[in-house]
Amino acid sequence: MITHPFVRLFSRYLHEQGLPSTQQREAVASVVFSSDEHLSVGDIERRLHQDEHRIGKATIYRALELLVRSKLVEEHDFGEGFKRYEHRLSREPVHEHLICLECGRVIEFRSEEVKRIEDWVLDAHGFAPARHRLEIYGLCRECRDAGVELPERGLTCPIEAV
Amino acid sequence: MITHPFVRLFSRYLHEQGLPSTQQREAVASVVFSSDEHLSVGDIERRLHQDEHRIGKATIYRALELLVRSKLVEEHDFGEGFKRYEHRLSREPVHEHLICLECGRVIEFRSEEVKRIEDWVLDAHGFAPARHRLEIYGLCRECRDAGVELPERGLTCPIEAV
DNA sequence: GTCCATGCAAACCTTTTGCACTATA
DNA sequence: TATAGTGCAAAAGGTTTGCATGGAC
Repeated sequence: MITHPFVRLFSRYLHEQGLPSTQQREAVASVVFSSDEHLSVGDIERRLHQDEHRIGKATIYRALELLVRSKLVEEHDFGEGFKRYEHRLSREPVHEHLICLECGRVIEFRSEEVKRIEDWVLDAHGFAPARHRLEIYGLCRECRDAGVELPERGLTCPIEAV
Repeated sequence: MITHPFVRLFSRYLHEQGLPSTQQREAVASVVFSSDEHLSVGDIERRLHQDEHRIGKATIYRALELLVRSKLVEEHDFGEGFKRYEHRLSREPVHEHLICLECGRVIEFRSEEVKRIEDWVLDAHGFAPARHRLEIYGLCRECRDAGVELPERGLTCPIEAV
């Protein structure tokens, strides 16, 4: 396995914090930096084992905690019951997610509107935004083209009319 | 305990689906409809027991699943490791959340910008939005006034400058 | 009377923690 | 060599499931 060049950024962060940069931490970082997907811990573990790294799950979790703290990696929860991780290098640092309810595909997009909302929120509520999460769930073009439709099982009488 | 009037909406939904409306289901619904907070399953269980309802956790989970399916209740995950539930009656049907990282307070707000983003997403990506989640995490006015500041522990060299 | 729901406990899954051992600096 | 990390297994915490019993219609 080839160590990803960005791993040295992480090593630098660790040294700044007075923490040792270990083989395991670098291996986890390399896997995350080498993918543009949103990886689960299971995904990461699988890739490490493929590359002949014998590494404990606990160590992966501990390395991810440091990666997130360094701000080189972002943690996501798309409501699947587990977390996903994506690195923040060579891509838009701030972006939002479209998540297809049919195929699970994740599409990233950027929007200045959110910045505008954050400004408004500070103004109107005195609330100082630190970070946000905008996820839109729906059907991607491919699934729509394939004729997929979303089931609708709510109360037949719309709430608004009550 | 007084059963909340909106519970009959839920009963109606259950009958529409050919499902029985039981005491337990109505009790869970009543608790959720009687609060404007974002309740955890623990919160709900506690309130039921206060009101002399002996009801199993599994039943609460199963009732909540039906409430969510009926669209009378919305499920949220604010990244605490468990879900929260809020009803959708007598409040803005679509609203976003501000979550204070210090005190956990949740503030609701409405924004038309999100609708605009959804329109754009369909246009630009062919992605048909079904629902969304916009959460802004930061510091509420009260915590800011109390002098709270958020710790910043990322890499000192900004990524953008690498 | 037929289904379906309930309650309890066990199972499940992801994530966290304790501890003896090992590697880093 | 001192300090901190690793691996394993056990624990934790929220949520789901199996099954015998009980309630709704």
